[in-house]
Amino acid sequence: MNNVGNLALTKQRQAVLQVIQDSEGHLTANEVFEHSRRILPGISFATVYNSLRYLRNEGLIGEVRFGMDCTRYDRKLTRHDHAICSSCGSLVDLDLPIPDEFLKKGERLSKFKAESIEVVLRGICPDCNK
Amino acid sequence: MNNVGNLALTKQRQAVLQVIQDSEGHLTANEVFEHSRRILPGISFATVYNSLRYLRNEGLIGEVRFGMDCTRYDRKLTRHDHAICSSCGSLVDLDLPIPDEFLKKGERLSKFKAESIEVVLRGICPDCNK
DNA sequence: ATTAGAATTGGAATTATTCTAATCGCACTA
DNA sequence: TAGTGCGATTAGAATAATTCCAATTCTAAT
Repeated sequence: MNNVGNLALTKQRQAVLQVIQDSEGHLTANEVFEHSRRILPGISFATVYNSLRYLRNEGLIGEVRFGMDCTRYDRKLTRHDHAICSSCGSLVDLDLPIPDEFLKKGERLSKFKAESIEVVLRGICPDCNK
Repeated sequence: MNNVGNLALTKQRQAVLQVIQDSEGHLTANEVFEHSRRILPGISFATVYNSLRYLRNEGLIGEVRFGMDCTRYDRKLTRHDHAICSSCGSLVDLDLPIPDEFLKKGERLSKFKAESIEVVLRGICPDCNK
């Protein structure tokens, strides 16, 4: 094992970290697995997931996930935003008026033709906050 | 079958729609399945998924999903936003400066203690847009 | 060196979602 | 109105994404 600071960087975790740091863009867990195998052929999928969670918790890599583990369905049809509790996972609606220039700015910076824009606030819900 | 307008509302789809419309909040597919079974005991999980997709495409129900089918990992650690292409699913970074009052407003409306805030722009990416 | 306890690994299991062969039901014909 | 062709719909089976947990490995104290 290779301790840097107080970090437990096993060779599996080093391999996964190297894959992320050498990558451009946004790899899926599957892609990380495929690349990690080239560095460490025996590594398992589960270890890649364990390592990704560890590295994310240590703040060494970023994750795009929005805190949800599955799709949710809703009778509400109008555009609205959401707040997700990092502690209990609850998802609540939030109506933030989006200034039109905000959407315009997003279009300009991304070069996308925008269909919709949504804000996700992550934090601690009133229940979990005592 | 029961056609309303040009909608093919089979009894399965009617059951799923009724479940969503009678619900408060944000049901998972699994919860929709459990509730639908009370109305139509023989309905299968796959049919619930098919119906949810149909009803979403027809604009009869809302979906919270952010267009991603799995978690993605990233070397970038600083706060940033994302644009997701509705056509090809590509995910690109977007740096929108979030005014501090925007976060404050989110906190006030949701009653959450905010940890972070992220904007998701959904639209058509330059490649898919010819 | 030995061992107890903690941390890590990875095969197996679980959960979420999609695929597709079989079935259903409407429109048309005789 | 009975038969038939065909697109739409259903749902069992398969796949994909993620987590669980028993076995193993590592660390530190003796």
